[in-house]
Amino acid sequence: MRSKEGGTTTSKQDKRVGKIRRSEQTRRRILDAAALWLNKKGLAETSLQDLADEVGLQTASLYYHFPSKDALIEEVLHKGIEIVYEDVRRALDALEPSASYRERVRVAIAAHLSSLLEHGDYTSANIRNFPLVPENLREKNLSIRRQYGDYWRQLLQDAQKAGEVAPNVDLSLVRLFLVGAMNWSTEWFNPRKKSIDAIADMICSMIFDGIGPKEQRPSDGGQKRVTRR
Amino acid sequence: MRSKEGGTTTSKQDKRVGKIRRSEQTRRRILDAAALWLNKKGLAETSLQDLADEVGLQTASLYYHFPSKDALIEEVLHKGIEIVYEDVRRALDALEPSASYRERVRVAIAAHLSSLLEHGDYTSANIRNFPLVPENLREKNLSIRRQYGDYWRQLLQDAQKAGEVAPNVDLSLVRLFLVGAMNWSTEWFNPRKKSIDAIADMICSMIFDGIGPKEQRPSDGGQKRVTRR
DNA sequence: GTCTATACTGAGATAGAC
DNA sequence: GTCTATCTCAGTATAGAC
Repeated sequence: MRSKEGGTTTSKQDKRVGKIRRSEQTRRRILDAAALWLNKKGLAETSLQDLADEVGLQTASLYYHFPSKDALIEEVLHKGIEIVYEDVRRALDALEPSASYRERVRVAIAAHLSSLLEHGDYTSANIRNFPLVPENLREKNLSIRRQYGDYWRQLLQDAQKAGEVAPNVDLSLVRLFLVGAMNWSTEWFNPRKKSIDAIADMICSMIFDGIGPKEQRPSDGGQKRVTRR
Repeated sequence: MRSKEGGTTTSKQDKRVGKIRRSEQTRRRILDAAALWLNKKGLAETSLQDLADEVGLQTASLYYHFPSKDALIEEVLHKGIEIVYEDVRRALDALEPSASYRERVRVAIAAHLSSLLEHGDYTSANIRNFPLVPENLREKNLSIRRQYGDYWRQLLQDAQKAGEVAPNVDLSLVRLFLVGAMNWSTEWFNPRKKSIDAIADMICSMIFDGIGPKEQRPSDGGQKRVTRR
């Protein structure tokens, strides 16, 4: 589910909880529209006019809720990472403490993919636009991005310490490779072909076991199986 | 509107080979500038003014060489895929016919990464901009992209047929995953940290052998490979 | 809070001189 | 081939009425 009204906006002195401030709702609808357009068309092709149309306002009205287009975009981008981060963390927190690291990684992959591909447009808006977004819009995002990266780094380190990842493996590369591959999935994902869970399963197997033949290879094609999970 | 100036520019009746047509050269410099800017700033932040400045012309002069901005961009994008495709194909063609498929994949990975990260801006301009580029600019690129995708598909299929990839592996996912991860490398690659060859080696190991603990894995049975573990 | 009206800017593009 | 000059339009943003 989404991050609900809470997150960073509940503050203040809710003077009318019953009717819920319409202002907040409109603000939210503008953000949603922006996430939608950023995801579908990209920053270059997203004008305030587009957003206003989507929400049913005039462009000038947007300025009541946001001081500038940049501020609006920045907020969408921030929510994007915030949401994946939270989704992944929550998924891992929900696991049994006894869960293997392999299982943890699998769940993390599934959660990241799900956040990116199924749960609204914020995350994918961020992932897709960030690489080419102007400097000034990127800055505020860097800190939380680093945190999320660290979270994965830690997960993989723990897995290696626990002996579930070979000791000589370069975790840094694994992380960049894995996260990169997942982030690129917005370009090819098709829910009618394969479910996210199925994809996460397969990616996890690929990463841990590799795609090479699972057999001993006495240089002549012997056939002793090395069973491993 | 467009009508390509000829496959790769040699067409027509070279009236002066000695001095080499300056027009062609200028045209090329404009394309180079566009690739550079697309790669660094993205389509949204690349104006004809920027390109003209880069080349040392007035914006109006660009229209002598290209009928429109779109046409110019389309050509850069096209060259982008054309170049990777050719780089990868050439690298594989240069291999001994006896080369293992694992080696072929390794070489293909290295070639793709090299084309993307080292060899000029065209390829990375394409990869980075394509996802969010407007529909009309994308169309002309789809066909060659599909061809390139098929090339990888074929490579992996052959590898599987030859028994170097486990029979139950979903090649489609492997391809999307692998190519996606490589394409995302523009976001993190740092030549001072790791060479492309080293990265290609590690990715290849990761993909074929996995990162899980190796109980007793003979890995490459008789391959001529640099020991790297 | 949202509207209408409008200022201001920068972009792509064309015409015609040289 | 490249220039100067100019057109047109879309985009962000502001002012002030309601």
